[in-house]
Amino acid sequence: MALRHAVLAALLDGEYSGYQLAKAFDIGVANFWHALPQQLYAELAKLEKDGLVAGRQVVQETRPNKRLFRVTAAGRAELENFAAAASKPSFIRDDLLVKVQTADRIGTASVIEQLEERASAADAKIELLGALLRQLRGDADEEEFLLDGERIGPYLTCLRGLAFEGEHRDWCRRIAAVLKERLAIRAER
Amino acid sequence: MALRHAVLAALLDGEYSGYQLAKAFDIGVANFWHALPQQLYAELAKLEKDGLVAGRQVVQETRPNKRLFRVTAAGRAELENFAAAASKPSFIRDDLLVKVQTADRIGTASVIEQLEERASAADAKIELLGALLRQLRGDADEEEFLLDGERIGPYLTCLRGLAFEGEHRDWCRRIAAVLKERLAIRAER
DNA sequence: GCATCATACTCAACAATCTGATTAGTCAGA
DNA sequence: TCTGACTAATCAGATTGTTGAGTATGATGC
Repeated sequence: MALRHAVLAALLDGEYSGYQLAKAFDIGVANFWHALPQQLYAELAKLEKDGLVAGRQVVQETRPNKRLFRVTAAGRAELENFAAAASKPSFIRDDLLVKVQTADRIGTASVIEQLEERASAADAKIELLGALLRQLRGDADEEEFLLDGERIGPYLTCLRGLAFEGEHRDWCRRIAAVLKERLAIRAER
Repeated sequence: MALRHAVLAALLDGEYSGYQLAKAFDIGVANFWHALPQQLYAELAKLEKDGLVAGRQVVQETRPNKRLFRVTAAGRAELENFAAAASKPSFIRDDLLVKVQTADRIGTASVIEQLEERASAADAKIELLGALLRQLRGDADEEEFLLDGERIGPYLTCLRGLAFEGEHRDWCRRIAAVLKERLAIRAER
C-alpha cells in the first residue's frame, strides 16, 4: 500500500492523466518512488474505486481521449493517516553494488565500465534535477523559497534526489578509479 | 533474479548458514541488498537445486544443527555472467520521502518527528559502518588498503552505505529544520 | 525459577512489482 | 512515403517480496 500514497502525493499538485503521471514518475517523482505505467493505471483504477481520487474524461480531437484525476477529500484524509503512521526504513537495492561486492575477483573490467556509465547517467540526472529545482523556485534563491514558497514538497524531494545522484556519481568515479589502479598494479607484477 | 546474485556475492567470502547470512543481510550486505530470512532460506534452497551453491550439514551439540553453504564453480560462473550483463539503474523508494512531498500541507508535525528519528537511526548506522570499515581494513589506512588489500569488495559497498547514510542524515536534519522554521513563521502571523 | 533472548529453520497466504505484448491515431523527419 | 517516436491506455502472467505464525533447544539475566 505504498505506491498508493506515492500516487496520491504526486496528484496533490493538480490534475493528471495516467500518462502524465507516468512521465512524472520518470523524473521528479522518481526521487522518492519508481513505478511503471502499467502499475500506475492499475493503481489509479483502484484509487478511484475506493473514492480516493476522482477521474473525469477529457475528449481530445487530435489525440486519444484521456482521463484526468484529482485527489478527493477522502484521499487527502488517507494521506493524513499515512503521514502519521510509522515509516519503514529505506534501503538501497542496486544490481551494480552487488557486482562491486565481487569486483575484486569477478568481472572487474566490465564493472569498471558500468561504473563509468552510471556516473555519466548521474551527471545527466543532476543537470535535469538542477533545472527542475530552478524552475520550481522561480526567481527566489533557495533559502528564501524554502521559507516563503507555497509548495515546497516537490522541491524538498528533488533536493534528496540531487544529493543522492551526486554522491552516487562520486562513489562510482572513485570506485572505478580504485579498481583501475589495482588492475594496473597487478599488470606490472 | 537479483536476490540470487546478492546471495552468491555474500557467500563469496566464505561458508555461511542461512541464519548467518540473514545477519549479514542485516548489516554489511544491507548496503546493497535487503532481504528477510525467509527469502534467504528459500533462495538458498533454489540455488542448491540449481547447483550454484553446495550445502553441508554441520552437527552441533549445544545448538540446533545447521547447513553451511559455499559457492560452486557454476555459481562463480553465474556471477561472472551477471557482472558482464547490463544493470538496471538504481532508485530510491522511501515512504518518508512520499510524506515529505506532502509535508508542507499534510501531517507536518508528524513528519518532522519522523525525520528526526531517521536522522538518529542514520547516526547509529554510521557508527556501525565506521566500525565495520575499520575492522575490514585492519591496521592499514584506507588508501593503502584499497590498493593492496586482498578482499576490498565488501569494503567498497560499505563505503557506499556510509555515504548514503551520511547524506540521508544531513538531508533529514535540514528538512526537519526547514519545516520547523515554516511552522514557526506561520504561527507568528 | 521464570522470562526472554539467541540459534536454526520452515510453511502458507498474500500483496506488490515487473515483463512483455497489444491497440490505434498523430506528427516529424529522411 | 515510410519509419519511428509520441500520446493514451489495457491485459495477462510471472516473479518477488512481505506478513505472520510455528518448531525446538540452550543460554542468559533478574
